[in-house]
Amino acid sequence: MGVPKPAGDLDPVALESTLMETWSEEGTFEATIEARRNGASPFTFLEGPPTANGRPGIHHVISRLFKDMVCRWKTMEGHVVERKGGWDTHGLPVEIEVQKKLDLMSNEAIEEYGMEAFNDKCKESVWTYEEVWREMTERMGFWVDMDDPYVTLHDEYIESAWWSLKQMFDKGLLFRGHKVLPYCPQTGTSYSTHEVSLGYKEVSEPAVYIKFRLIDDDASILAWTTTPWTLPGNVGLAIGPDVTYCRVRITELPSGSWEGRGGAGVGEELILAKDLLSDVLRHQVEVIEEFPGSTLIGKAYRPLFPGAVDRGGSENAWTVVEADFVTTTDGTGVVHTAVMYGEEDYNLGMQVGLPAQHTVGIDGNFISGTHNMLDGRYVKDCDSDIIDYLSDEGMLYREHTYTHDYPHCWRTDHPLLYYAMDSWFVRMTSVRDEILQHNSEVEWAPEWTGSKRMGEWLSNIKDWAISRERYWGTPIPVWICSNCGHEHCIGSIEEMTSMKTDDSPMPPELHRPYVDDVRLHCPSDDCSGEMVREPYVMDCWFDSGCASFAQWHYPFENEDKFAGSFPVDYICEAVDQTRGWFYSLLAVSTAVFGSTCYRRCLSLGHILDKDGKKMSKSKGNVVNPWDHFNKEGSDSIRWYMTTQSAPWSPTNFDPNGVRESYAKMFLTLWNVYRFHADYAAMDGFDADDKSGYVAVAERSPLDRWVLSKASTMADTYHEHFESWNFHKAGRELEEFVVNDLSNWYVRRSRRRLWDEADSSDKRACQHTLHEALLLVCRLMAPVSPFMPDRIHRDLAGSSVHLADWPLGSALVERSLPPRDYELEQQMKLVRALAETGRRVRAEEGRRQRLPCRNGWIIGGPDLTDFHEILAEELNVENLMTEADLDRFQKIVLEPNRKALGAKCRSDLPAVLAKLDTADPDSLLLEVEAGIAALAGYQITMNDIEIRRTEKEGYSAATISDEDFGDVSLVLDMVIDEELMSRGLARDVIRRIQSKRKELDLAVEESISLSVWIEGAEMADEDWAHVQNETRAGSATLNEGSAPNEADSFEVDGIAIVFRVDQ
RNA sequence: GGGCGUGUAGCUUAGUUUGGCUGGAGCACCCGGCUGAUAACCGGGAGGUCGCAGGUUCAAAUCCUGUCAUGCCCA
Repeated sequence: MGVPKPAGDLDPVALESTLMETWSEEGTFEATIEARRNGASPFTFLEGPPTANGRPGIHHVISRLFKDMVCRWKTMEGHVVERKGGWDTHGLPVEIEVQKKLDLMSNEAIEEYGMEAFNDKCKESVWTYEEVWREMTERMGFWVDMDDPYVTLHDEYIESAWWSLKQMFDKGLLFRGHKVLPYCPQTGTSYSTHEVSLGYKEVSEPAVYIKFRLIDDDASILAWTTTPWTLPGNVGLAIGPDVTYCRVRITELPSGSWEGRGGAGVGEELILAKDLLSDVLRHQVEVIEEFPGSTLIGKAYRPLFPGAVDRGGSENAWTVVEADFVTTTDGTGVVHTAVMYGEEDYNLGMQVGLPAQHTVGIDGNFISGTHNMLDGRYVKDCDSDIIDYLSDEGMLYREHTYTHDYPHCWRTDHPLLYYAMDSWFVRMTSVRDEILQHNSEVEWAPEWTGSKRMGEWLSNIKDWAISRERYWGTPIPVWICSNCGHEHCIGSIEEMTSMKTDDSPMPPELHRPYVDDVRLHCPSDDCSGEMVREPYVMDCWFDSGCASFAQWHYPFENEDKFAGSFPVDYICEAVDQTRGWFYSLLAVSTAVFGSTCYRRCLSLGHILDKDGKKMSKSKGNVVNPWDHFNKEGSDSIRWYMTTQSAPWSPTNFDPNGVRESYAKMFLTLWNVYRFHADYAAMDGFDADDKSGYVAVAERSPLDRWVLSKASTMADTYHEHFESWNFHKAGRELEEFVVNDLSNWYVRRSRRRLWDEADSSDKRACQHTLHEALLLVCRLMAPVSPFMPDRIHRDLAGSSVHLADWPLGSALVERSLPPRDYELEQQMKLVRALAETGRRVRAEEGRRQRLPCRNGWIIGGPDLTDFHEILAEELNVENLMTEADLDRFQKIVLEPNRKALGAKCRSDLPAVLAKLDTADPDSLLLEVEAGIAALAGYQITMNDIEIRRTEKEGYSAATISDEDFGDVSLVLDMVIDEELMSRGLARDVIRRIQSKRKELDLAVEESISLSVWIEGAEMADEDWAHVQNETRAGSATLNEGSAPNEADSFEVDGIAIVFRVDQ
């Protein structure tokens, strides 16, 4: 590489856009992959596919950042890291968007519009923001192959998904059942929890206490419900086996007025939970009996609506059964159970064998045969009639109005019905132990996401309902024979084609409605029936759960690619994916391959807004990443996100934080680079020029220090990367760049480069800067890929992303400068002393520019190497080491007023006066000898306090450090004319330099200077120094009278006037 | 309602695993210094109910219990 070019001002946006062009022109991303081919050690990554039907916000940047960071890092470690992009394109959210746009508010409306046209719109909608996503991805510097992504709507992807479902089918893991879902009969749609949460409303509805009459017993069991329309479907009563129940007898009618319908007569017996007696009953009663719920189990009662549900083979229908979910927080402690209209009801029904029959049709109306008063009517219209009926039949105890939040359809505003829908399930419960085992083998970051969040979920795993009664999605490849009921699962396009009936059309793509038209020949022996596809699509989580193999269209092609990347080494998404993609991947691969499909998983915290609220379109608090791309740039955003908090902690996004990252980290780094590049350009410095090389051992202690420090930092940085603590790594590096490299090394080295003549010291400094900058760039590159690349290219002639990780790996060499612990310790002390000096001066009111004649360091390690630096930092003319602190200190004896006051009473002032004038040293000797007396009073150690203080003319401070103990710095505070003159010269220089800068003069340009000083003399050599430092070609001092239009200032009562002319 | 996180100065946060110095930084603010050094740098200052309430302990930001707020997931 040749001589660097001058760096110029930093324009982060221009820097990054130019570099993006370079990357695209030279194919840097591909080159970083190809360059590692011969290492033959892949590190595999799987992209969690985003949905491109929404605009990306700043909160989408973070997961793409951590994906990119790890991939770039592993590339630098020598691995081949291919990154295939992906798009998630199916699912309800897509349909909802389209439905909104086309105003299709029900399934009926969609079918009227035409399923084919509707799905075309969905397919189109999926790509609405693809361009924006691609631009964001590219702009933020996420290297991923988006030209050849996997797409869940492609036939190849669907075919792989079909294949995997068939594996499950063949293993007997697929079965048909019911799932209770919030359902809107008006739109014919069941809702996800997400949609349900859109429509909660507070409503007041009738709630009823029902008397269930026991058979073989005169008593009735009381149960409570807020949904009278479910009562015809009642087939059981659930009680808590450990709850205490009472049998009560009504002794008196209620004294007050009775609200609403229902009632009970004197002598009637009721059973309900003891805790709820007073809440429920309005009559005077006597408690006849108390017993645990377990004694009720198995008792039979009379159905409320005889004939509404057919008993079938159920033995437990219309009996009391036990359930663990029964509480006594509300109701009667007895839960009315209608199997098809509540999830708990359904699960209980399946468990104890209650008949699973609908009394309500898919249209929301009662099924014919339920009751002649109800048949064919919309259930919510029947509440009052049902209550009337129960009241007339004497089965209603009482009714009341109940106010609660109930989910409503966000489109039609109708109340949703919890309704058991036909559904296909994957029997995850049967692979529970296996999936738990696979989960425990994954390296989770943070650990608790795997062990707790995911582990907890998996140990309560439920069967996975994978079918949806929707239109836009991967069609379920299950066909059922309309003749014999045989079920067949199709695992490939070829299989479908071979079984297809001749008159079914070949579907142009694997979507509805085309595949719905495909009929298959029934493969059962002796059956010539036609098979019809189950009209469902798959849960889109199943789609993305197939990504590990479906991205390669495995097993139909790319067997090698699949084999080389299964399980993948790394995935990364936000924490909400725990039960989403993290689970679906694990579920599918466990069921299909009996294996996990990822080895490491980084689960990220969310980006919230400034106030810790989540970002959402409706709140209007979504931050547009371009606001910052176009201002501070991607590097700053990425650095901010990385260093702000642990990857898994939620982060409140603070735009000011991005600015801070820019101002601190990137501006500082740029200026260090600029300082180096500008001088290197001026001097024609070429790092590769062997003749000018200075070995590290030959360089100054300052050089060796900064390199050692860089090395130490790099090791820590890497350790933090390894343990996923990227935030700690970044902070460590930032501390080095800002504090060590810029604020100390560069500041202390500035003068070394000012000298125009070539010298080995100057070259040593330039090599040191060159090496330190390259190291910093290589470490930073995975986090913020732009500026480090720009600097690396300028200094080394190649992209930083092709460079090796400086820490080395199994594949690349370690290349760090030598470490010198002792040197680091010494410099730590030097810097502490420099700071101490400034503090001492501040306390004494002695300005920094006024030099001190002498300074002494007492204690600590030998700092001879750094005396020059320290003398300059402290502005001390002679810096010496001294063994004896006593030389600068004296003792002062302070009175203990409490003790002396008690002893001397009214003579105290006299004693104090004597103490004040006494010589402390001799008095102390007398006190120690027990012979001290002042004004006639004996003085003991108890009467005085010994304090040490600096002698006249000295100021000092002591610093303590566990590495080098106590070290003191003493400054000579004497002022004389010579020092005044030097200090004055410095003040004058400073003002003139500032003026030069103000006039925008080039550094090497000379000036003509006139200075007038009143109230002090400036020594000739100091005046010469002023002229030299300010590059004054011609200069006058105190010649003539000062002009009015000149600059002036005052210091220590001395008035100075000066003129600078070009 | 349940599970898992988070809560420390006006803002962003370290420290919590394993209890122990006066709870440490950065931004912003105030005072001073320094600068051919940048949106900088250095010294000092002000700013803290460590969400709240109990408990354990010689000692609690840290451990335990409860509670509030907030986020994710489930119901």
